[in-house]
Amino acid sequence: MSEVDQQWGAMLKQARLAAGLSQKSLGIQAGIDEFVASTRINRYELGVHRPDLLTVRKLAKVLDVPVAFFFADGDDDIASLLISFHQAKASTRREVQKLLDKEK
Amino acid sequence: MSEVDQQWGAMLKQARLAAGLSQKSLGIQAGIDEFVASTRINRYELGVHRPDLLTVRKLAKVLDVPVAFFFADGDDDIASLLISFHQAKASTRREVQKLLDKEK
DNA sequence: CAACTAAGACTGTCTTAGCTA
DNA sequence: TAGCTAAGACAGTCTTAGTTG
Repeated sequence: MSEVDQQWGAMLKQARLAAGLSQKSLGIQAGIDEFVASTRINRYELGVHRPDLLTVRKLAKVLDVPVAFFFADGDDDIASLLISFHQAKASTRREVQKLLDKEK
Repeated sequence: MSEVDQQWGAMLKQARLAAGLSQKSLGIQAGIDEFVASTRINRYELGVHRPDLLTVRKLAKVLDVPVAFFFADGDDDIASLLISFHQAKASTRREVQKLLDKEK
């Protein structure tokens, strides 16, 4: 139960609450057996256990966030960047990419 | 050794080669014992084993990429977005954030 | 030197069976 | 209902000791 794991769990919790889901229903929608869904999501959010990447991908899909969002690693700018970019129109994405390419 | 793990390893390898490091030297610089550094980085890159998040953070620091980069999950746009944003000046970052906020 | 591998030791997660607000 | 927890079963990683290109 390291500090990094707790940070990861906080990101999961943040996305879950934003989606208005319970720990149990999130787990079930991610394909976890209904009898263990609550326990597993709970352990993830508190940083006690760590899900494999396939589970992370399923959680991201249910919560409609990019997988990378969970790994912003304490950087709020990167977290919001990933959410905004994920929700942005294709035209806006291209503008963002152009802006960042110009610097190089 | 799932597909997602292989994808993760490919991102690590990409960043390592971009930095011009060997598997061994990357591991050592990330604080891994010199006698096991090569083995562990090798297992990570091929998707056989998965490092804990503290190790991931150290690897990201050595390779000068955001942790989230490793978790682009097959999305090239997100991968390059994270690298470019990481290297961008503060003023450019603010422009990007403004662009993405406008849409909301 | 650089990349890679098997296998036992070791460390983690998952399921079961609960409790608490 | 929702959030949470302990502990044995189970599945993973790490170290050792190498081989291969």
